[in-house]
Amino acid sequence: MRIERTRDKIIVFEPEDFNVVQTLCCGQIFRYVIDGDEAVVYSRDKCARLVTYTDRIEISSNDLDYFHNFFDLDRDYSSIKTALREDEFLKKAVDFGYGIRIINNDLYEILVSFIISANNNIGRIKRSIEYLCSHFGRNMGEYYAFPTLEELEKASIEDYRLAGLGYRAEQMYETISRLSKEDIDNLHQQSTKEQFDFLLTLKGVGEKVANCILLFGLGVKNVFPVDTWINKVYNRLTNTNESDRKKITRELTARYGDLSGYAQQYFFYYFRDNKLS
DNA sequence: GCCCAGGGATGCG
DNA sequence: CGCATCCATGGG
Repeated sequence: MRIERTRDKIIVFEPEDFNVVQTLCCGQIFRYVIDGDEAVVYSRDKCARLVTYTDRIEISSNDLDYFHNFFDLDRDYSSIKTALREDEFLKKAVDFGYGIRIINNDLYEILVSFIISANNNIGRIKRSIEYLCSHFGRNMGEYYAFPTLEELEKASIEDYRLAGLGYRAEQMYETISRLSKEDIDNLHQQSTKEQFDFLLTLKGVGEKVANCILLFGLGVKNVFPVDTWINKVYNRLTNTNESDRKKITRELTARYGDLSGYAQQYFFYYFRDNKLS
């Protein structure tokens, strides 16, 4: 993989460690549109357009620096994949999702998005987030920005219900009204344990959602979010019928260590996409 | 009508 | 601590 930067584009040549569809469809982001070889991705008030050719991927955006970091382009995924392919459970999943990269998304946007994600499905999550953007976010012309904390503070419980949040509406309202800009900024400076403990104090955030926020919003990789799919994967691989997600989380985090977050994404994409149960 | 979705809050022992 | 139960909503 070789990266070139022009005035208005990032060009990724020989992208054996980057596949746009895989990266967008592995459940780590909910604001994107894929149309054949073209894709548009949104984060905060920014967007990027990605076009996949046979030998390269071209990324254009009004903020190339942001999306360079967003797509984790400075990290070497080939060594990560080599290490994870040694694991008998993971080999097929890594080969299947060879082009997955873990996105470095906006912490606050990830927090709101994953509160919505609890006991929900991806189609509904995307629709709810889209509703919040179009009703409370800034109009950017071609699209709507993700609403800022200040903008979301204007939303009522009823607004969240109209967005389709269901019983998460009250949780979201409480968390948004309690959260300050400083809380978000401070999180970046804290240790993983401090971050985790703070996140658990927020309504609508439990262990799984907190781990997703650490992984996708704070770049912490030694966490292993366990959802229903990972629960199924675990039972299939170990030939058990375990439902204690705390126990599954402990075991998988111990097994994959600092590569836990990557392993989790390969698992999730492979098993969910193949609808293996 | 039942089951499921990137689970969490609450109460009870 | 572990455990059971309830929770809105839409699609299969």
